[in-house]
Amino acid sequence: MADMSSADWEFWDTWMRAQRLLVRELDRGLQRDCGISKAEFSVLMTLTRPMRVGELADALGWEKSRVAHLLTRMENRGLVARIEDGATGRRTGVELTGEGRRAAESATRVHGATIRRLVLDRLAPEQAEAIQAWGEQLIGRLDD
Amino acid sequence: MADMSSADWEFWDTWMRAQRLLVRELDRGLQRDCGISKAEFSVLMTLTRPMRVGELADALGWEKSRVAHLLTRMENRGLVARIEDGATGRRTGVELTGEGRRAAESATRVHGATIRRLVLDRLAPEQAEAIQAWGEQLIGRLDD
DNA sequence: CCCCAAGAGTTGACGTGTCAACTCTAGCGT
DNA sequence: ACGCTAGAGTTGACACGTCAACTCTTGGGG
Repeated sequence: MADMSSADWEFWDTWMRAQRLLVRELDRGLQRDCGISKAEFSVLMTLTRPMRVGELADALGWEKSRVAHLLTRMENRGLVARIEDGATGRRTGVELTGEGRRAAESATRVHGATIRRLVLDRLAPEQAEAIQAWGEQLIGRLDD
Repeated sequence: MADMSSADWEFWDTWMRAQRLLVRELDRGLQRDCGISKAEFSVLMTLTRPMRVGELADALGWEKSRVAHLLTRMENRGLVARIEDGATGRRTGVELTGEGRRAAESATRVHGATIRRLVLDRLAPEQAEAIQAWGEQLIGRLDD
């Protein structure tokens, strides 16, 4: 297997740099306009109904502990609530609060507009297609 | 400006998910095989000669404070050393130690091979081109 | 019935990144 | 020479993600 050429390294460096800038910009916008992080946004989008923590983690493709930590922070800020089983008092799931639902709605619009402006409106159809194909290939290969 | 269609959201979700999986895989490999993080790798690659912290931060396109924190951790592990001005004793720069240089060399080979295997060898030429064009466009637009 | 193994969920420790506040020095104007 | 400001660098507080260890419940064997 051949080594990386300097063009290869440059390609890679460009790529990582662009990705970081993009994610940072999106995160900042979401934080500024809606007061939530990108990860919290994903949770708000996915938690459309009460569900168990593991179910949520699976749907997001995240690790349980990451979800647990994030839910704790979101619970403290009133965006989600844990569901308690009346009898045993043990926690069996999690759901959005009213405030969470409100944040989700406003963030969907604001964040969607930002993604469209920064990304989708700038990609030619064949670029978008090439990128989506790459993404699907990566997920298929790495998601085990 | 039109709202995001569900295909748009799916494109975005796929993209973020793939990106996260890829970065995680690369980070884990680097950590496992070379004992350093991806960010530390970038520093080792960039710090080819003694330089000031600000210069390093500019070269990487990172914020000063991020670089300062990372350098502190790397200094504690003996990968880099701060350069002291003999007279005033004040810190005027930073450089790789022998150990840092050694880590850089081995990581270049190992990490390069991983990138090639996970990314470059799987990209069709038109995919690579689309991605590079997107990356350059993003950097041009967001790097201010 | 009891034990214990498997699964769900949580927690703590740690490395990391961001923002804002801080220190220190150099350079400049008067 | 004095003081002030701009820039470089550091630090602290906090949010985040990962790993490993932990608790708690549940569902079988014996």
